[in-house]
Amino acid sequence: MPYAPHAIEAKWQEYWSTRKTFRAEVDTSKPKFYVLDMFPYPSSDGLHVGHPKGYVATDAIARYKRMCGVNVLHPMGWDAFGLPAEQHAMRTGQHPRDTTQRNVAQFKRQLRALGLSYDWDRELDTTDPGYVRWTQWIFCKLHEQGLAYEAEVPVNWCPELGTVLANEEVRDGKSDIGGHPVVRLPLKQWMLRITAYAERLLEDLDELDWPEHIKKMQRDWIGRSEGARVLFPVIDHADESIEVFTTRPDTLFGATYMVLAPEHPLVDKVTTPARRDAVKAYLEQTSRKSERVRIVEASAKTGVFTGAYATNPVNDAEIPIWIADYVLISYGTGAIMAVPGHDQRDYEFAKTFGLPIVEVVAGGDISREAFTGEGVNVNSEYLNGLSMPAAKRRMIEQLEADGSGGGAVSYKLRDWLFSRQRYWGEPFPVLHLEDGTTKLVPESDLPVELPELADYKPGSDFQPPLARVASWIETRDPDTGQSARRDPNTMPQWAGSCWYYLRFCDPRNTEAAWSPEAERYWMPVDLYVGGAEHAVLHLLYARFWHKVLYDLGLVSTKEPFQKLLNPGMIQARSYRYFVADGGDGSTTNGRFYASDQVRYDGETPVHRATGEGLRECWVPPDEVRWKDGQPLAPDEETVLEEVTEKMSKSRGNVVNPDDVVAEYGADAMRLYEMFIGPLRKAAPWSTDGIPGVFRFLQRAYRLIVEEVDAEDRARELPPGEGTVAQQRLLARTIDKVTSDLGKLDLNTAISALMVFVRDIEKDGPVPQGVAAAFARLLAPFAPHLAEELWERLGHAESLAYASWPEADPALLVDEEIEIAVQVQGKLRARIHVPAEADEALVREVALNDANVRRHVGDREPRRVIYVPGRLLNLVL
RNA sequence: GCCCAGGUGGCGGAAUUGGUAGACGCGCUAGGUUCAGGACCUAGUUCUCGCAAGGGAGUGCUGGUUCGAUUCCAGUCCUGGGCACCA
Repeated sequence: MPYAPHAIEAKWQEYWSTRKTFRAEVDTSKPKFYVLDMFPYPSSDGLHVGHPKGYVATDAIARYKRMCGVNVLHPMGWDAFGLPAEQHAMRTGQHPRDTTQRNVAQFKRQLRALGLSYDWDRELDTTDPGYVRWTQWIFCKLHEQGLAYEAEVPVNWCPELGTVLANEEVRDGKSDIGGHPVVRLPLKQWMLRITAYAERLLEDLDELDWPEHIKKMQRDWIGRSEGARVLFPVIDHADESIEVFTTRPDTLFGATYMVLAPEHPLVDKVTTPARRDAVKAYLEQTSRKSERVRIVEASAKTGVFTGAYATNPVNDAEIPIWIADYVLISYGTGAIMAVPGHDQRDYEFAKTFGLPIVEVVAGGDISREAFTGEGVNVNSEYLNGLSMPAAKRRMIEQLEADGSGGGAVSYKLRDWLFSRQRYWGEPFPVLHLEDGTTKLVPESDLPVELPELADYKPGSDFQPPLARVASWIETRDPDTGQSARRDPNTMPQWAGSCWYYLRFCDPRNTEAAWSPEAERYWMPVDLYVGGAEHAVLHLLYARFWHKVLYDLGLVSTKEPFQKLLNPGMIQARSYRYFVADGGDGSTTNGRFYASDQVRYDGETPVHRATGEGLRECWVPPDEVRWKDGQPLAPDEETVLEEVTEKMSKSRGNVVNPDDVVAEYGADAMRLYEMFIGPLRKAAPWSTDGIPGVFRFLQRAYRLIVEEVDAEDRARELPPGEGTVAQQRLLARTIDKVTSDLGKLDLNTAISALMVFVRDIEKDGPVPQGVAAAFARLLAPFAPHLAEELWERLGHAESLAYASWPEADPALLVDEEIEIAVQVQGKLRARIHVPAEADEALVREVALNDANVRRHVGDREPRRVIYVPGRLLNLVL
């Protein structure tokens, strides 16, 4: 009976599960390896083939490391708080817990079907009260350290989602999830003081083995810049100064006006009575503008004069104080000194409002534009003649001497907005007391659990649903008995994922979040694999929490994730055409348009010729009609545009791993995911490639098993190690697979295994020793078949801990080698010489080659380049 | 606009301390096997000229360095991703 993956896979999954083959225990006598996947949010859609790419890769590494005698921690769990379950609850009234549990069961079934070697005894779920307890406990630690505080801050409110969002969750004025509009408004919220760790979050990136572009994204997000802070006294307000941050203290003599952000606290104080109405009008106008509009209108500068003046501390010049929305309250001090000669934004503003522009750095033409490059200072008294770095240093010294400022560092990173107006998240373990103070819930009372709810809809006036549950909100302080209110907000989804990797070290501990012994043994995570979309969200937040825990002596490493790898997305092809948009999903004229007739006006497609609004339509890949190699739209005329992008329901191109497993088995699915291309690179899924890896598995099976009947049986393989050629092929395969595993080049490792299977029987059947080594090499990639072959070869125990084969170095050296012979840099022959041949011999053999002789003729080579063992180039 | 990554056959990809471009797989072609096959086996498959031996071109494009460039350098185009008034 031919290779039948389903029976084999079911058998070994059952075996691993009942024997707990992959259970991990602390064993200080062995080296450890902690290999972790970013745990998934269990959505109701289940897995698609994109998810397992990283999981299959880490599984191969985990299996390989175990066979190398390393103690491997390889856990999986669920990041199970989250918005979709709550939205589902709003629609159906179903408790998010029930939805979540159903989804988890689905995900787990799908993962198990792939034969991933997780230690399922360590499975965790962030919504489990036994987990929430410790998430809240860590929040308490943060609070005790003064790193959690409540503040009235301008927040990103998303009306559609009914909650606020962190800065990192907003892109282009829209929510990261769903793309809903976001508005700015002031609200009292929980904040985490991540800015206190900005410097260390930046510095410690250096020691991490992470992709450079991810480190760069974090560096850019933290956005450190060096400069100076300068105090500008406000005229007629003896006790007030405007503090600004600047990266260009060398241009201070060119500061001709100041600008406050509209939200700046001094706005009200300094505005003169005559200007009050104008200022008020401007503030109203800007507060109505959404962040998005402000970005779109970035080039058009608006502002209003306050009527007040400040003194430039370096030359006592009186300069006007303006208000403008191009200055952001959330960066630096919310106020700037404007140097229109040397800053493009200030230049545009000065031009718009007719403010003076002074050149203080020579080298540009400030009648045309701001000069932001380096040059020598002019019109700057004691800075004249200095270059930029020297002028900066000199200015900072002067400011310090005068007491009007000094060197300073500023960061773009802002404090982390940590509360959400949702139900399905961790409640804050705090009590708001009658007297207006806030205290933490005692550790012994944790976790604070969510109450049951009849209705999950968000409240009005930015109130979370929990605010409506009086029986839960209203409570008493257990210490003083005074009445107290619980906090109606919950933590963002990031909270649970900030420390799950620590809980995995000791997941069933009821006395502590983790034991120091387990943490010291398993941490740090040696290999962390997951999507690049978390570059500045999860990965920054988790590093922050980890550093706080480190400072408290609760963890032993400065950083949580030593090596990071981002698997490229698995994409899908989809096919697009356009129809006239009649709104409400209808078309107005029934015509089809191909992509070359369409241009984009912002995000809306319009017809090139008529400017008519169009709508995108998609044909699922398996419904496309092909004619003469061209994909056609349903009108059988319009040529479809092929687009490669991530899988999505709306495109109808999502592939479910269940279907692949059902048809070809888990091993073929795993193999294909790895064989499709380099792990780090995105690649389009194509069902056509799977039969190729399936055939490879069939051949591997037949190598060792005779397909005689329903049972089949192992071939009677000759004993021993086989011919020299077979031994060499095996040695080369071991060498290649081993080194590729080390580099995570799993696609080329599989290729080496394919070559082995193709060639090993060329001069006789596989000998037993060679077959046994092959089964072990196959194990990280196709573990079910590998176990089956191992068993058929007569082994009673699983090969999960069998020793990894080693290549005999002597067999890796060939007796005869091929040398490329070039004449004038062009390849003219390939010659074979003994491996130990010297240059003279190679040259002699080369010159005897007929084709080489033809090209050399009777000329004497002017120069001969010999690369030992590889190439000989004759230059005439 | 700025920053980062990447452009190699019909397709996914392999090969970079500069040294035989196209491993492996898909697809395709031919042959074998089979009652038959969308199964299996063998051979071939970058393009192009040639009966062949062999020649020419070729790693987005244009130049440069070199005996030799997919690899290094300069410029340029395209694709994907990130950031976007951060003073």
